[in-house]
Amino acid sequence: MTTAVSHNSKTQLLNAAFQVIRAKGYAGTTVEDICQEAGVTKGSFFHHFKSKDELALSATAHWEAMTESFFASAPYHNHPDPLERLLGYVDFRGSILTGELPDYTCLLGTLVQETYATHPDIRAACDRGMSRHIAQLTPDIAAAQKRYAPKARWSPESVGYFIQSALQGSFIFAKAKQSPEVARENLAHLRRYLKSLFTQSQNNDRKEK
Amino acid sequence: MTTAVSHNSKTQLLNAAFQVIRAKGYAGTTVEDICQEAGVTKGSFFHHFKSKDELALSATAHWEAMTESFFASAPYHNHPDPLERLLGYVDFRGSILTGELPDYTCLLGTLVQETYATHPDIRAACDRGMSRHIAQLTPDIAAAQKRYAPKARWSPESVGYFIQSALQGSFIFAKAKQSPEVARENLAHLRRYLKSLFTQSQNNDRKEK
DNA sequence: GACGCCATACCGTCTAGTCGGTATTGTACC
DNA sequence: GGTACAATACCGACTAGACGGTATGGCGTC
Repeated sequence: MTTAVSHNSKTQLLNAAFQVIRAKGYAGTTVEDICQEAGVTKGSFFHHFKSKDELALSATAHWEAMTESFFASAPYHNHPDPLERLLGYVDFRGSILTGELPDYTCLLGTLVQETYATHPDIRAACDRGMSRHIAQLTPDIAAAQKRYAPKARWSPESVGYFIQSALQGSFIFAKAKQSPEVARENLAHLRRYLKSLFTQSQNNDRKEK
Repeated sequence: MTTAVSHNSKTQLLNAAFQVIRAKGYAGTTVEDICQEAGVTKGSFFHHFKSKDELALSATAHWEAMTESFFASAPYHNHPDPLERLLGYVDFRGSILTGELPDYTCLLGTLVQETYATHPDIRAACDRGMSRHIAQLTPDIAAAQKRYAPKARWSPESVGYFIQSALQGSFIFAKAKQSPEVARENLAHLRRYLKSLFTQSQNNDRKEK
């Protein structure tokens, strides 16, 4: 009796793709790299996916589903206050910076970086996945804005993009320095910024520039 | 009489590498891609560089030199006030978001993303280059801190890393969305954060979290 | 016995790097 | 200022290997 976990070599391949692509990039990853990591052969690979590019698309879809439920079940949603939920999200992002680099960096950010000009469909899939994650965040930002900074000029979406940009950039520096330390310090700055956005509202509705 | 510009095919190759690698990534770029962009042949390429990896190292060094002098001669240095110089830097970064994506994105960020685990020397070169750029920025941040937020807890270096992380992340979203618009909005958030860091100092020296 | 799943052997193409050779530029001497 | 010589720059065909993808066959389950 093969277990429900191991019998699905398609899932094994997708999970292997997560790890290897995040470590070596998309073009730098060979189909056999993924097969080896997954413990299957190329026959199995091309049985489940008709090309390497199709695997990438499946991987982004799988990633989207995984992360959506992962963050949906995170503890910070329990806070009654939307600002606390938002800050809880930031803290949660800090708390998961453990293990090796390929364990906590973002597949979509890695993928889009090197495929945006050559693989339009992969680029679009990454865009969709990242935007969806931000859309999960936006309601809390909007609620916090309504409650604490109703006159502010910035849009909740733009704050979501800023948070994600800081995270993606943090991953780049984590890779450069082989350590999540910079990422942690960046999250502290991010936290401070968010707090300032929602406290001194007179700082936010003055005309910019 | 060949001009001083065109006779140097090594420089042509380096500039071509900037463009092609930023568009297609390092592993996705072939030596012939670069040769074609530079208008030279592979014979010439391997006359100047003994391998593709060596080209990458030369390119990072050339990039570092180019950007250093580019930013050193930017107008914002003329402000007498360090905070104005810092905000001038942020605005300047916004003003150069023109042309196509490979024209304004960062070679080092692109490179390190896909080589950090497989090419230790390239990773180290990117780390050095990015840290050097931050080091150019740090004196102004430190001076502004001394003048406007002497009791603040954060380090000038960490602010420099935060700025660069926001920029690098902005490039990822610019690629995903094929537009620098998100980057521009992120710079507005960044500007607002920096202003808040240097104004209400009582917000900054309270103990965090 | 048909079908889903997977393994192995194999193929064609693409690519980094090589190599023998040619052009161009610089230099020293007359 | 012309000539001999040397060094550097450049060219393009070729090679060995890697890689994405295919063809075929086995094996368990219904």
